[in-house]
Amino acid sequence: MVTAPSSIDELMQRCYRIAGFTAGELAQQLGVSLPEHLQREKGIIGQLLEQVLGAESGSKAEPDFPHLGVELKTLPINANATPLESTYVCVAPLTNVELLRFEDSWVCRKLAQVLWIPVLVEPNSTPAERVIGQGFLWRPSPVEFAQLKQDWEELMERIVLGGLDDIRGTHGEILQLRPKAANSRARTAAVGADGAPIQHLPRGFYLKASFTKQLLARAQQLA
DNA sequence: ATTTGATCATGT
DNA sequence: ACATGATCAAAT
Repeated sequence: MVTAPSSIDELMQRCYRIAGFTAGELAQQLGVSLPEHLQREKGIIGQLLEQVLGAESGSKAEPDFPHLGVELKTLPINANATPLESTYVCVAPLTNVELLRFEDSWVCRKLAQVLWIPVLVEPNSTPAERVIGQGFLWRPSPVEFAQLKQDWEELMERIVLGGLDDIRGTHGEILQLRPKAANSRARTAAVGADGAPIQHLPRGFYLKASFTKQLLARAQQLA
């Protein structure tokens, strides 16, 4: 059990100390084991880093470090520093959505300050062999904020107008809306085009990998 | 049921 | 080859 960091400085110091270790080494220090593959426990690396760094919000709809206002995200990358996956941000509200402003949205709150931890994934390697990279703190620049806001507003407008069936991952420059559910038969409350309540496949906001690649490249330039 | 942590695996 | 759509487990 690692205590919560009392400051962002302390959090970053912990990041510097774990950079270069493998996930297997960190797991061993905590006395936990990692699976041979991630087909089932897909989020285990992220949860390992939460433990190592002292995050405590668990599955609650809060930033990982509530008192610091910092969200923790692992970023799986290849040897060329290219992200292997998009990054999940949060679920998309499908009801009571008309008056929501971007500044009050979960997307805006979660992405206000993100601690990115790149994790090197070699082809055909096991989870334990993944190498923890140098974490970096990100706050959206004015341009990035405007991009996020524009994408969010476009996607939310589609939700409000009831075009849920027509929303696909291709919409949005850096932020996209994709299914986020146990399976394609899952249903949650939503609002139809005529304003009537309907049931619909839950969706989540994701950052496209092309965007997180830019974040990483910029951080490595500064380093 | 929902949100967290994400990656899997199919379609294009 | 790549992104989109689909899926898995734990916590609450």
